[in-house]
Amino acid sequence: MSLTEAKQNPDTRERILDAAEALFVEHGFEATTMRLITGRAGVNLAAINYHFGSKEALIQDVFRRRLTWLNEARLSALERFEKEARGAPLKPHQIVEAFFGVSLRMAADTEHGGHTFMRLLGRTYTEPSAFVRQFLADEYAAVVPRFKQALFRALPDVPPEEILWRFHFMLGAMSYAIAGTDALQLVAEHELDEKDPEALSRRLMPFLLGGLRAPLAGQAVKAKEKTPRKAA
Amino acid sequence: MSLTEAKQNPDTRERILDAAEALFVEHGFEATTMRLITGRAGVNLAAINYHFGSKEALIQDVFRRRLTWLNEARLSALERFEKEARGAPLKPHQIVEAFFGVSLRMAADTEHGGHTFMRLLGRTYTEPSAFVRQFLADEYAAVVPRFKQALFRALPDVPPEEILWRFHFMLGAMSYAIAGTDALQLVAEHELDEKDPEALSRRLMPFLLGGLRAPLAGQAVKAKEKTPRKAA
DNA sequence: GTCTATATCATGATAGAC
DNA sequence: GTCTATCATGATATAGAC
Repeated sequence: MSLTEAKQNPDTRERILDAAEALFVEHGFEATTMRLITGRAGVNLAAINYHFGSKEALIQDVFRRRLTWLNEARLSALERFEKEARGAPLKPHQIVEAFFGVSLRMAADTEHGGHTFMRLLGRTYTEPSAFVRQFLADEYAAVVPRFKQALFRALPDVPPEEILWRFHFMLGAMSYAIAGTDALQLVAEHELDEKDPEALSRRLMPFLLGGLRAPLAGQAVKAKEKTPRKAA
Repeated sequence: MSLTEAKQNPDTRERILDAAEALFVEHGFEATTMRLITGRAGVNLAAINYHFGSKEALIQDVFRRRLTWLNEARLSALERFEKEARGAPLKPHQIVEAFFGVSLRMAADTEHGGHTFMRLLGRTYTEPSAFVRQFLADEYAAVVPRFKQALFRALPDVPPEEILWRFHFMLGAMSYAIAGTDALQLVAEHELDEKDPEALSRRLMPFLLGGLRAPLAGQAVKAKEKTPRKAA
């Protein structure tokens, strides 16, 4: 420890971020008080205002810490597929993989907090607080248009508006899937095998693809004789 | 007006319920103060405690007012299909219609508050507050097992555990679909034609069915040698 | 950088006049 | 049943000693 920097406890910031992240998932933003956060982090009450300025700024930093990376990973996954495709439209399963697969992999990381964060993120999509919503919109501004374009090209027969809705539906399904234990107990009284995070991906991805490529409302017949959609 | 009941303003209760419902959707439970509620309802601050006893009791009454009816409607729709089927397993689309179709029809009712309530309900599935979660679990206790059984019978080739997950995914997709304007703005910068509520049903139901009946993970092309699969 | 102590404010709830 | 006035509590945020 040098004399100039009196950083006695260099990870105070991180401890606060970790504690806040976990508590926000558990109790929501409003119900999570600064006393709760600093208590769990084992730091002083005043530390939040010193390190972040305000509770609101802390919330934003909790997101920024991981969301920036996540969206970059989503984009680079998409770009990797696009490079492979050499200008041809991507397959739907590739786009879904780039966006949701990357998310699920982050959610599978229980060691470094990725799981907790993804639960928080899913919960926050429906968070009505104005400044959080605005913040999310900014963070997604670079990512969403790219995926929209890719989906439009991949599914030229589906009206763009329909694709946007289905993208939205997929977001909802994933968020609930990750929120997991909380909401799932409504439908399953006993614990499901949430232990294996890889399993969630194997369960969710087929569901998403099935929904994304489902026949449109008007054109579905009794799809018995019809050949089932080929799964890529 | 009789002399015995001094109900000067018989709809004060309802006015409070309406205001609370709308504000809970907009700001969440914690952030919605009793002053906000009584202010919007145009009643006195003390009225909530007089009529409901506490804020917590008010929250429960907001749900009870509509959720009881909703779940009865879901059940009777299911029973109508089961009567028609005469002991044969239902079609998946019938089960989805009974549960989600009924919900969407309620969400389509913008006149009498059904829309607002369904948004609140969707938002609340991920609500972490303990007493709300317990309350929801109780309200769903009579409904969920019936739908689970119907799905198990309708999809004998799909492992029950998988069906529960897909039920869960469907709940998530629907909740987001109804939450609508809030979360959707992430993916669609402009307003979609949310005006027509019937349109949502035409969009969501195919998606749900497509996901519910999607081929299982190992089953499609990437054949794991592990499980013998039957033709789709 | 960290702590104690505190300022300031908003909350849920209640007592009591009308 | 409705209102005003108020209590006790707990919130965010800050000042100032160390």
